[in-house]
Amino acid sequence: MKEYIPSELEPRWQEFWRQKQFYSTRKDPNRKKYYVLEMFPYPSGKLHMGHMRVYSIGDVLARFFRMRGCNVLHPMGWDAFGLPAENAAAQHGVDPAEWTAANIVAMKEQQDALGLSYDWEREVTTCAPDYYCWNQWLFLLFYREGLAYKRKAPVNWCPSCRTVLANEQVVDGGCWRCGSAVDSRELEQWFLRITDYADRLLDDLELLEGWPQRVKVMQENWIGRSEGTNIVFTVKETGDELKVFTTRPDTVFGVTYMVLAPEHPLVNKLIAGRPQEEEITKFVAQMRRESEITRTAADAEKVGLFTGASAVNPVNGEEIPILVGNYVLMSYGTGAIMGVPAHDQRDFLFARKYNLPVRMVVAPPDQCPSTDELTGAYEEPGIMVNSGLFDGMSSEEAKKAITDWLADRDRGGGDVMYRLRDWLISRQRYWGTPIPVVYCGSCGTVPVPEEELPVLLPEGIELSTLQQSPLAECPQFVHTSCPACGGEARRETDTMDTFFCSSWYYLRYADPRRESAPFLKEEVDYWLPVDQYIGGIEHAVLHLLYSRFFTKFLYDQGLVGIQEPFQRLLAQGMVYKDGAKMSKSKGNVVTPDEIIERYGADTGRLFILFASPPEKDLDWSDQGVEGCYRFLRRVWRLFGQNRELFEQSPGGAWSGNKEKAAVEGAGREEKELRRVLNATIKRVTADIEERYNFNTAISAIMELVNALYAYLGEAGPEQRDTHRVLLRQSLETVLLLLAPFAPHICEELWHQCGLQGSVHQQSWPAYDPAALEVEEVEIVIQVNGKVRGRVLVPADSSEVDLLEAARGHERVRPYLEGKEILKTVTVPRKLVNIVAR
RNA sequence: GCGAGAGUGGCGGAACGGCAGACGCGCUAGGUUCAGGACCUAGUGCCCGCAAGGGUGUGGGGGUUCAAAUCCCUUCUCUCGCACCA
Repeated sequence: MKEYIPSELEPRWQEFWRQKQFYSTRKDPNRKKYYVLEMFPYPSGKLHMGHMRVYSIGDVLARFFRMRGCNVLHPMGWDAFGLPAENAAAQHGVDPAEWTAANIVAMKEQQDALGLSYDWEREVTTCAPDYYCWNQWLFLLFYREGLAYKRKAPVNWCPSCRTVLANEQVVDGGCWRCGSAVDSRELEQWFLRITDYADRLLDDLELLEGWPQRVKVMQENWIGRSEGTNIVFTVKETGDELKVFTTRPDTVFGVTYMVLAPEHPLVNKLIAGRPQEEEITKFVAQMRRESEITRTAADAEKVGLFTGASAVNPVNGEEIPILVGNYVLMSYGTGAIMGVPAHDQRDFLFARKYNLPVRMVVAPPDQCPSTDELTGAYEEPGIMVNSGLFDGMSSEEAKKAITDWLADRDRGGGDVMYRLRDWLISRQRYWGTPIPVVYCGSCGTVPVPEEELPVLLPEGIELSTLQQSPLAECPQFVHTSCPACGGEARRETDTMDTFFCSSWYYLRYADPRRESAPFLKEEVDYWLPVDQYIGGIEHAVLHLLYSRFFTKFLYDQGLVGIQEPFQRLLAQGMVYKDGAKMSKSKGNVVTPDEIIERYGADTGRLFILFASPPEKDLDWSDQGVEGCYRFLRRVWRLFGQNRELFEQSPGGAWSGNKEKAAVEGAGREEKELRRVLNATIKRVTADIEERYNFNTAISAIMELVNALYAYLGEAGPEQRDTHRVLLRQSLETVLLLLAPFAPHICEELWHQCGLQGSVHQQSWPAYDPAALEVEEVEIVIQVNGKVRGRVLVPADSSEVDLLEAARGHERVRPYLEGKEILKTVTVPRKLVNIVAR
């Protein structure tokens, strides 16, 4: 018997699959398609366990659905623009393009060593001009539709990456990539108007039944829709309008002050020439220096300064003081709030601190405490008081009534606010897609005409000494002629956020080599949506939100027929070791390379899938890996020890149901083996297809192997020969069921057994329901809910028979003696419960 | 504070409201082997017991039910997301 040497056989089969082009995919309208996709990686050059996990999950599904007869699209590509390439260039003087290309080669080798069944003919690389050309084309489409615009605004700036970041890319006040504290800069930048799609992005979350709830909640939170009312106050001294947004218009009679954000445009005008001017100017300048993050930290002290100016409340004409406060954000709502201390806890505390009046205007339904008894704000609904003609209304009714009243007098009206901001896509970096825009002295901002695309990234840029956007220091790139008038012009020197690239790559896979368009609609309409998308939770509101936005936009443009790109989403858990995330500093890193070298890809894949359900975190265990290696060797020996089963009938390969194991002459052991075999097929199929519980699928295969060992250990040579067909069918089924998980060893054994074709091109086995039937079942006998005995009975026993067997059971009888039987419950084929007292 | 998810042996994890702990790891004993970290067999939640057996057990407390890890209420702990969002 040959030894199991993964390092010898795995590369051999990888080469075999490649040469036979098993995994290249063609459109075929007659077959059911299945599109399984793992988030494409940044080509860092090094595959880590997180990669290995996500690819292993995807590959099981791809291989399984192929065997199920689906036309499977399973592509891979590279999210190849981004900072690491540029940093490598700055530090080591290498060309970002070459650096990236070398990493892709290295990483692809590692992926291939895992035996992943990708259609490499559809490989997509975002830094290639034939890809980013379509980024530019799509940008121009956004621009044409008014959804891409340039605006000067305070933006997040990462000093370490020397570029701006979108709101989504700031995590806990730091850069999502490098963690450096982000600060604020006022810059003119390109934005995509994702806020136009806020409602649809929110509402359509309901359509995403195959998405984890937590991802949907995160997107919902991020979009942060809130319905309320705009109310226009008037500045008494200047006559300026001062608009606020509130979700509690019913409390407008309780407003006792107003607070403006330090950046509010009216601040300077209000304080001009007043005694407070100097103090407030200083305060505003200080606030501008502090990031929004530190200013709005939960433990930050609320500070307010009186401007000396006052506002007139539109509902009752009252004059109230206007303050400037650190806790009011210019980026949300109107940058101004009304203070209602009686009905908002934060306002209540603020009013106490600054001795501002508190006036109750919504009374609790059953009592009427006076304002000075209040120890906190009353935030619940109630009955309107001190509110003029709205007195006596319920506060809920009053919300609408007051909003209508304001709208009738042109002093406000209903409005909706979102936390979601427009997506800032400019980046002051080199290694990205150039934004295809030209600035002309006489024509202004001019989009580069489609036929001039792509605007190529210039090569040979000196990246080590950059102070600003590297392209800006590249005269041959900057100087151009205006596409409109032909005069002198300069190019936009910012590049696009790499999330732009990844927002539509899954569409490009459907038609990756198209030169006349990003893709043909008919190709996309066949393959999309992605049936199963797999990736990390960290993209819950980045990539996944942007991609949904792109899809909806492209749908509106008639370019795709789908409104949601990803039918089902699996957010796979992280890989830990010794209770901590794998990291160099902790010294607990295990790489796919070393696992492949020592145990083979099959063992690594099997372990990673067996150790935990895919959506849960996984704790790496070297001993667990050993266990999986042991199991594969056990499978190997099972075939080595039973080679004669396959040798005795040349050419008689059992496949599917062609040759059914004979039932006649089968004894108890054979029937049991046949039952286990069919039950395993049923179990594994459901576990992969319906539940995505690969760990229990694998354990079921282990049980089948155990059952085969047990049977073969008992049976003599004659018995084996008599039941050769059943045994062969069982062994072949092990290979078929295991093939998606451990593709190499199964292929090797398939061929060693002289079976036809490739194991990966067989049909998935079907189970025979009749084989699951058993003649006898063991039923549990309970007395008062406690198990007191078990008994074997014919499977079709009636309730009366069951009860009789239960009562007569020698272990059970003592528990019934001298007692009255109050009730009996029988569950056919399962149990009898006797309630006695 | 709001929202989502999760608490089961020494460990990873299984269990349509119906035998808790499948499968694997680890451990114990025995076998096999020149030897082993290979392989085979048996055992392995906890407590009492030589055993048969009994008791107990799914974070805590309550409830529904003949029957609860599973359903309901309550509470604690952990993880994640959001958070002066007006």
